[in-house]
Amino acid sequence: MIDQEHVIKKIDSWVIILKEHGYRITAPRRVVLETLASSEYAITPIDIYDEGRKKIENLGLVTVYRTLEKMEELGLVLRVHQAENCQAFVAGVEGHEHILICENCGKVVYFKGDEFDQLAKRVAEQTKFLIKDHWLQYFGLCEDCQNL
Amino acid sequence: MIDQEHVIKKIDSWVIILKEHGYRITAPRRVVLETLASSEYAITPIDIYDEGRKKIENLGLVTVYRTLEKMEELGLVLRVHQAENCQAFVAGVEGHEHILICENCGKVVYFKGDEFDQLAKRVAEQTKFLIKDHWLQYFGLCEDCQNL
DNA sequence: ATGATATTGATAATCATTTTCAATAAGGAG
DNA sequence: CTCCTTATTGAAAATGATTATCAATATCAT
Repeated sequence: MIDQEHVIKKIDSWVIILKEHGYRITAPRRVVLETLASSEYAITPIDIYDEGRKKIENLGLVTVYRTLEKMEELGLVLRVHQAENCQAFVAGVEGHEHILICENCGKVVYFKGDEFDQLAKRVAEQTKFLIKDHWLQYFGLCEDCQNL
Repeated sequence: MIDQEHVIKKIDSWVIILKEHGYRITAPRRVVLETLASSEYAITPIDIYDEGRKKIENLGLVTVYRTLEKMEELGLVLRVHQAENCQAFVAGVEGHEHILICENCGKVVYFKGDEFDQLAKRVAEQTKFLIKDHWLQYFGLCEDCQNL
């Protein structure tokens, strides 16, 4: 679990951004935010739904999807791509960072990798592409999962 | 379209590898190989199915999935991940692990990026993860799609 | 040519995601 | 605080992609 103060701060910042974009803050929506903010693992819509139902028993899965959709649009969450599973999300981190994900437990860690600009430049020159975005993900085993 | 000789070479090499692993080369399977080998764009199972039906009218979609599954397993095709779509495939290229994809037309180009080893090392040290794999994709517009 | 068996495609089942829609609730205006 | 517009909700149904089942067929080693 992540430290409580950090979670609250993250939720508050999300609420502000959502309101700024004209979205209303409802109880179900808040539950989705809470679930996402307090997980350091990549979680799927169903995970959020199951977790959220502990707080709001008739929470709709549709609401989870809709909230995720808006959050992704605003860059508040990041979609995590894995070989078999591309519908898991983690809370986004400010600035464009890259992620490292544990293949076993799904734990996600962020890191910076500024040395990409020069690579992008080289690739753009060679291919004549206009490069607009990039994704970098490392896969491995976190400290805990190495010792199983 | 890719030059014909190259396509044939690619198919032949795939056939050899599939046979080496005990898989039989059937007409439907060959159609899947042909479709994949002659596309320089990332294509989905349905794309392959539609294209393949021009050659074998009762080709089953299931066969496409099963063939792709085996090919992915053997590293002959690469799954291309995009924001909305993670089920497109391209023919894999030996040694070139990174791809650049056109957001507009889906054209895929490969490139090398050996400078990753040192980054991986640094990230592994900082996070205590055992890094097993990495995945890098650039997104942009290919030369043709820039001029539309 | 033969036979063991991998592969096939039609069909049905499953699973994730999206749409529809009437009921509800958020939050700005007064 | 109350009202009212309108975004949001959840149930249910629709859709779309992927997987499982199974009898018929085709591959390829012998």
